[in-house]
Amino acid sequence: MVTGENRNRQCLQEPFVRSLSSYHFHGSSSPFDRRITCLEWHPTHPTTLAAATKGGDILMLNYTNPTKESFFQGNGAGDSIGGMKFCPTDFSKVYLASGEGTLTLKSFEGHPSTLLSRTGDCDHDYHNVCFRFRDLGNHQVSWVLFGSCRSQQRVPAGQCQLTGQTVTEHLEGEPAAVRTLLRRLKGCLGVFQAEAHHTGWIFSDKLHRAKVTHAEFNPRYDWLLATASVDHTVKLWDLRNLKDKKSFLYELPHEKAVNSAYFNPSDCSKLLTTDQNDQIRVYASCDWTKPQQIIQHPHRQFQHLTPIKATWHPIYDLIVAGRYPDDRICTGDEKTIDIFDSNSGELVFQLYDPVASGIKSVNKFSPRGDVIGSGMGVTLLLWDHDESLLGDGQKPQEEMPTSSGLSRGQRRSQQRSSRDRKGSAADAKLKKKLASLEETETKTKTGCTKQKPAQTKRKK
DNA sequence: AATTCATGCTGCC
DNA sequence: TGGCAGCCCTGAAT
Repeated sequence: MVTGENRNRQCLQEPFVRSLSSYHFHGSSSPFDRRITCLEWHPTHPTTLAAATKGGDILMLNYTNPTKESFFQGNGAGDSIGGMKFCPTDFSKVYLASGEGTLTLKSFEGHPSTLLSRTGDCDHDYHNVCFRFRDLGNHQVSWVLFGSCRSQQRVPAGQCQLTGQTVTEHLEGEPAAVRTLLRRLKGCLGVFQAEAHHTGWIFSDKLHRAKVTHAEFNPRYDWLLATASVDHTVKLWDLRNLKDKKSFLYELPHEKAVNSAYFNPSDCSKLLTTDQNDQIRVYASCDWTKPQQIIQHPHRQFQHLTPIKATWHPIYDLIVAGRYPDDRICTGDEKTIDIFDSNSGELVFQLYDPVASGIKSVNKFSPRGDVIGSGMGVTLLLWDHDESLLGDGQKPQEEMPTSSGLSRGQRRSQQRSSRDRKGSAADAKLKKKLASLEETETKTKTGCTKQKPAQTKRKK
């Protein structure tokens, strides 16, 4: 099982983990008026990333080049972005799944957006939609969207009703693969719809007993689909044999609702799940029936926090997750970004900077694995070590204010007039933050406890 | 310093 | 199975 390639990776992982101690807060940007829900790194450009929010705002940012920044304002309440992916055939575009029940292809270069799918009329206000991409080869891509409709009544609450839809995009030519898939799916999924540029199916059956929070294809075996749900389970499905809600391959029961289930990018044989309380689990394909690792990690659910999802490092067997301190689990914690070794389950490093003191719900390593992008409330953060980003390595934190600052003023006033939110205080605050960063920067390194329960740290 | 707002999950009827 | 009260208890603006 341990291939040469694996061994190599493991040898390199150790120096990488050591290098984490030189990581620190690089900068922040907060042009948003609602919490960040999604963060995606550009597939090839190492300093470009996109972030999306609960209000449908989208930001594409190249933090080394402030002029290369695009911001798009969403529709506000309800336009929550549940999933975002760069278009695999054109990196200047992203796919967006919105709580309004739409799937759109959005261009960052001024081209008009394409509406690919809209969930049917169902007397519900919101759809919490998430989606995942699947590559069918031959220029064919397929998306699976899942959503829970929220009934109208009062704004909060509501029973969740799951809908699912597969959208296959006809990118080019006459797609034999699409027809095959169509034949496969048509028989087992309820309503069939066909439109000009896509084909969609609505599942007639619920796949879970409650909201589906996350769905993901295995990058290697594209028929393998993982779904996570608030019904306390993760389910693995074979898309080729999807008949009804009982036709899952495996059901992975959890103690609490589950926020996410990610396959590991290095060999796609493991599944990383994050529940809504204190467990991060690692499952391995050799035995899906029980977790290989249960890591205790406080990240409980709270209504006004973006759900915390642990994610993989692109190369090494490492996991990143934001900590939401919980005295019932461990006292004296800071709101750190934690990095675990997925094989041993050990906490190998914690990132923390008092300048960015909130809970970092969303954390993702860049494709090269040398930068971490974080979503802390409405603020986008970056963590790295000096050398990787800026030639002089002198005052890297100055880079971010410029990069986001240029258009932020205009943008904010736009937002304010349209929605009357997000006052200028944010700007001042950010400036204050960044000013104070200069003093605190040296403290950063020592501010991170390297050992497990971080007991030594005083609370507040 | 105190208040308001945004709006998810669970258990019970 | 659907509706709703009660609870989880942050972060930013006012």
